[in-house]
Amino acid sequence: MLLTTIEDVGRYQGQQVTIRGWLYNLRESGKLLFPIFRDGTGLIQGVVSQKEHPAVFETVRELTQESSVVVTGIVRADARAPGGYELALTGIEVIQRVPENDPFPIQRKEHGVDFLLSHRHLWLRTPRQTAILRIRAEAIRAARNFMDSQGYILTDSPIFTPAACEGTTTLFEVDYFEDEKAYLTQSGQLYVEATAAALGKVYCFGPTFRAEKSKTRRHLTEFWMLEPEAAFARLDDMMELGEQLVSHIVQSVLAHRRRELDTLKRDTARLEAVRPPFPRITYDEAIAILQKHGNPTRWGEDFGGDEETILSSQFDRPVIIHRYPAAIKAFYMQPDPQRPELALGFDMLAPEGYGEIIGGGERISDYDLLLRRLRENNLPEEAFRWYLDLRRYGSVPHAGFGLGLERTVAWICGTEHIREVIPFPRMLYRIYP
RNA sequence: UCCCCGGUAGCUCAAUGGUAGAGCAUUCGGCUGUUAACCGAAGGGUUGCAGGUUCGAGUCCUGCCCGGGGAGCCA
Repeated sequence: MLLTTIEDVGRYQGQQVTIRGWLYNLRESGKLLFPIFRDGTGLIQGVVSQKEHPAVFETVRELTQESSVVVTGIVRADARAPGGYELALTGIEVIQRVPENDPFPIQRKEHGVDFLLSHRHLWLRTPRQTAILRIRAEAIRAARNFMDSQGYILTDSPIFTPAACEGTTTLFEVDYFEDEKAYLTQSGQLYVEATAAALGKVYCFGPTFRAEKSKTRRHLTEFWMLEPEAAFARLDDMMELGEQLVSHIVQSVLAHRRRELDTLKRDTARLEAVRPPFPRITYDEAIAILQKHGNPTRWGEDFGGDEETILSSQFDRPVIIHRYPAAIKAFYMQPDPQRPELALGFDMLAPEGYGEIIGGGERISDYDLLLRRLRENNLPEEAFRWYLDLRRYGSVPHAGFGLGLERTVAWICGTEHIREVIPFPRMLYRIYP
């Protein structure tokens, strides 16, 4: 018995192989059956005639969608078969047959969003979803490979934290630690600032949580973020690292997940263009572009979805916007020495309306200034004592950023909604399954 | 939290205030190259919930529940 997978079946033309998987579809034409099997690596059409294999024919005829099976057959190339190869069945073992009075809920047709999300555990089996998950995995692999290759050390940040990283957003409170409130982290950044002072160049990559009442196709309550941080790095260093990282992720997906992008019908020409350097504009220039397009945003205001769409549509690759007004950025942002009303921070906007995929910049390294900012933002000093310590013992200029994984993958995949690019999305009003 | 949209068969959707339907799925029958196969037949309904208007409500009104999109906020 030659056990193989569907993606490797082309190596075994003319040979008898065994494949383990599930029935994806069954078509019938008189005394011929055309079952399509899937095994996670792809789809393959089987064929069996009643005349040649009556017992196999009867078993296959009774099969229901998503029944689990072990099938054996002869591999042969056939242009009429989807995928180019066909399996002439010689044997079949049914592991579990889905009962016909309780059929697999996901049909090969359009479904509504609510239904699909309620059946996410089964929806994941469909070709579009498996393609997305493969691209997500490739994006993660590429991102970690790139960071490792640049000398960054993985130092993951804690999930439970004693205080807000940025103070403003709503946090999930955890009632467990005695005498002290705890929260689920909304960013690992503060902790990589500590490990950067230990190791030089570091990054963390893990889930983050935002208890915002955000109901849009760009938001999840639980999402993954990759956050590099480097001692002695400045704003320019991080803008360059960000564009190299994003380019590397996109080019790796193009190189290794072409088939999956085809499944998604993604226009890959838009992705081919994603190579350094990315356009860089200042906040001042962004305001000028917006005003030229009749947008009413005034200097000092932050950008919303409309503004991001106008700005990103000016370019064929992600655009970096830097030096925002300090007043609309986080408390820890280093002021621009040339113009102290500006912060040395940047955002990267994905093309095609997918929004902000990176936010970052230089951190305040001066103890007194940081303490003043903490107080101005009414943040609990006690919880930030360790963070202030980083400015008492060998403080250095340092910078970093956070890359939102799901927004990045949603953009690469061209999905309508971010919820499709994480196996089990957590959103406002949705925790099941 | 606010604004907009929606909820009818397992799924996707129709139905001028007047007998609740279709396609898909399921079951049965037909077809030796099917491509979301096709052809024929059958079963399948507390129209989200509670009130109200009316001779009569899926349809109109009020409240509630659930979901979607967006704003704010953010990656």
